[in-house]
Amino acid sequence: MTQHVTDGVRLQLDPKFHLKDPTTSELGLAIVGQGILMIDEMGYESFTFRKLAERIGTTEASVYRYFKSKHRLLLYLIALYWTWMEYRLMLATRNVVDPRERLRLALHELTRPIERDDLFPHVDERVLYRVVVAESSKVYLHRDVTDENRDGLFLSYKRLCRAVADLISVVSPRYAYPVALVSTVVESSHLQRYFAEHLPRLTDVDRSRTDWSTTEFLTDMVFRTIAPDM
Amino acid sequence: MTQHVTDGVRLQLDPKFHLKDPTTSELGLAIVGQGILMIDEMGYESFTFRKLAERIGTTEASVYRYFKSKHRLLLYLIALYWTWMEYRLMLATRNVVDPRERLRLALHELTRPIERDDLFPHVDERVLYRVVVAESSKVYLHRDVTDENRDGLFLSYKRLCRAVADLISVVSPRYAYPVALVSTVVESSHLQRYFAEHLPRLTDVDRSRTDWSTTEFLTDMVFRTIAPDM
DNA sequence: CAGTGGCAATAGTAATGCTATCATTCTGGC
DNA sequence: GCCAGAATGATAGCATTACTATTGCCACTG
Repeated sequence: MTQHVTDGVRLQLDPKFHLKDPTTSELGLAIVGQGILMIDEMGYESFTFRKLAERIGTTEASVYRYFKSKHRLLLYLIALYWTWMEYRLMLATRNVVDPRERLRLALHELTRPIERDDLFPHVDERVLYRVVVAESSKVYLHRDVTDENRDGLFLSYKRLCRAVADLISVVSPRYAYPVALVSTVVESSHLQRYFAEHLPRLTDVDRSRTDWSTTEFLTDMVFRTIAPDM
Repeated sequence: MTQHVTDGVRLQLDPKFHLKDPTTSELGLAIVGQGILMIDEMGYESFTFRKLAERIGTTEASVYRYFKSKHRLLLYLIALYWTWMEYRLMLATRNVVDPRERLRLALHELTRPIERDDLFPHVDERVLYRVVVAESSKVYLHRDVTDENRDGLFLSYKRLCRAVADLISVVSPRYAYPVALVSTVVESSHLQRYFAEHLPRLTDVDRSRTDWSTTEFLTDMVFRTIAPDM
């Protein structure tokens, strides 16, 4: 039987993302861990399985045994992030009963600058976050969205948006666009950070790693938007 | 001297986008016009200059005489859209003095469903809009953003956001994030339409071509967000 | 010790993005 | 109506890409 290589909390993704579960071997962990680093360094387009195999001292064919395509690896990484974020949201809001406060904490978690976290021993979450910011929209702005959606590859993202949208609906039951507002916030939090870094004239937030203005901008936007009619 | 092939209002883009101005020849117009159609049909990744050349009855080498890469062609198309949108915004808000009404009209123009417009005789604006919705983020989520930004290839987008942000600042001078709010609205308007079509559980807006809920959602969001403190 | 799973090694495919060269056709100015 | 130069076509080629197929070794396990 295959065995997990490390201990501790582990996020297991649906087998649809991979051909062979990368958490069950050193090679698999290296593919994921180094894959994140390389996509961050060179960008998704320039990243290839050939380069990855070379870097981790294996062969292209072996990488293809874990992920059937480069695009599936990216899907896996993004789903890993969403699943991790769902977990963080749950932690952040557990034991809080006031609906507004629950929503505030959720938005805080969703839009805050990411720090190192040791949930995945072989992954630096800050790097994963940079990959999500720069590459996540490429997983759905893609000709195969429909098929991949049917296969359930976006479920974690949809669950997450739904969960936060439900918090909004508790606070403001008559607000008509809770899901659209949440997906707008999520995508905007990524985009504003990307703009701050690369196209600063498209934002007012600044680019320091510890910047909270994105969080402030979006939290304020949500609470004002869902407020009952003036 | 080269001459324009058609008459009427014409949006001329900065020569940095192309090697040879595609508006100065039938071939150039075909490259742009059919390029838009093919990117819409098959998606940017599957689109190639080889296929385009075949479709318009020319050769790959001739296409490369107009655009030095497929990526530059996409940049050209997106800039064409932004420039066209700037023009539409100007038309929509001229002769209106009330700042709130100017802002409302601008947001309306920016987020409304696109109809056929005969500004470009060889381009169906609805198709160009679909290309913008599905592909525009690929022009900046790209390893060469920094260089391309330095070359001024995003100027029309930045000018547009700045112009609308200035309208916000007139209405609400103390609001701290006008530019971020505008870029959020612009990107969200594209994304919500894309989600409505492909990932409907990530939005509440519907996908009919004549749907106004995106406009309503975003206009409402902006006016509530910039309202003076309650 | 036989068999299984995991991996490396090698080779190959069709397609991609892009360049180079040279011949042909078209155009405008005299 | 001719000629220079521009625009285009035709063809070839390049390195790289994403991905597949096959084979055989080695370690562990039953």
